[in-house]
Amino acid sequence: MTDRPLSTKDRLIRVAAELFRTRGYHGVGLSELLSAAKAPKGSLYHHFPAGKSDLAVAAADWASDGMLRIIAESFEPAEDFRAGATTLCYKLAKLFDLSGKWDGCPISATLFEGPENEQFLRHARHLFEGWIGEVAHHGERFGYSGEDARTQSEHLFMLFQGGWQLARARHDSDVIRHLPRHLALTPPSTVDGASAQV
Amino acid sequence: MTDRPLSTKDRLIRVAAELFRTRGYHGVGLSELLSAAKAPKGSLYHHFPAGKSDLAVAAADWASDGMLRIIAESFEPAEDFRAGATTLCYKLAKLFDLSGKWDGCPISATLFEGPENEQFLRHARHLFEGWIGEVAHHGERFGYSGEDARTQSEHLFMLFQGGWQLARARHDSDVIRHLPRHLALTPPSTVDGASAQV
DNA sequence: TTGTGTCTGGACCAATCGGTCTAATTCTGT
DNA sequence: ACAGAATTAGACCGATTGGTCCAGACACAA
Repeated sequence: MTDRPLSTKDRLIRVAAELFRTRGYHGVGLSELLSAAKAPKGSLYHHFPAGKSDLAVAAADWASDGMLRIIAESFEPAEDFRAGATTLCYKLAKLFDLSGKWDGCPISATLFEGPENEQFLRHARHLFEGWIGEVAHHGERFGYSGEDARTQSEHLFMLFQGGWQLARARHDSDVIRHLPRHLALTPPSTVDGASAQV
Repeated sequence: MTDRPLSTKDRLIRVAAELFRTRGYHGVGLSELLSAAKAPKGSLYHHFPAGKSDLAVAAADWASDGMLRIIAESFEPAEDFRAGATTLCYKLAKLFDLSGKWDGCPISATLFEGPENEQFLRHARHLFEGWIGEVAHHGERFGYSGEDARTQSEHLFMLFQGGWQLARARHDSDVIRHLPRHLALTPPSTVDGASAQV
């Protein structure tokens, strides 16, 4: 919320994250990016020696960190896994609305079309696994076995990615909000249960 | 399979579909596209007066038709909805493997970043709803109520879109193959049942 | 054969692309 | 105040972008 004194580097990252998210890596030119960030070309190549691709990775990392934060904020105070997932979906739906019901997944849009993309793809995978791992961690915290937690987490991930695209095509975030309906309701089938600690 | 005598227009559409699918609308230049299709620039603008964007729409339509065909081929001979969905996922996983475990959804990649994209987005939505409608149709055929069929179909759509992205990041089509595990197993809860006709 | 419309081939265009480079400026610590 | 580093400013570059345009190669009908 306090946005005033933001370093040029941070401004570049934020602007890049937003632009790439809406129009994709190749869809954004440096000139547009720089003018949106009110930064000259020299700054870009000072902070990101490899230029556009460096910046894209940084932007994706920043976006990914934001997502991890939202996941944590959703699951930590939750009563059970389903409640956490529901909160998460609501938060993300709201975010989608705020962005103008227009954006795609920042990771896919930014990294799935990198120059000759093997590195980009690897990095995208790394970030995705981070999200899945974070959700799975909370799944275990709520009593799911490691394997079950991972299954649930991957399911939620795919639902969300798919829902995001459908929401984008429809200009309607309700799909995202209703995602938890599709989650299997099986409660943790553990024998020992010590999970309620907030 | 019989690819020899293919009109310039069709060659353009097929090549465009493939290139856009792997690198996105903005990631493919006309020069590359034309040389891959062995067509001169004049032909492009003869068959697609609006140029790149016209071609993109045609390519997306062609890809969408292919998907509709695969959906039909998967569900028509199936014994029930789940079997159809399973077949569909296997077919698509195989297709993904054949493409080099690299491609994204042809619709998203081609139409989600159109020039100033409202029209493109609307068209993408139209095609997506076509897929969902086709699957839902088979759901009803297998005894689900209209509403349930639609829910199931949307669920499958989102799973597939999300799974596709995960598979792409992982270079591994198993995610797609295992998608049906996440489908709710509730059998059609209809009272009247006349559905076994192949 | 000639005429007519469809299609192809590619030269050409302004605009933009991502990237390099250097001079000026601003920010440090002393 | 000063030196030295960090950062900014933007002119400049060759390559490529999507698009226009027209001459010629075709097809097929009369």
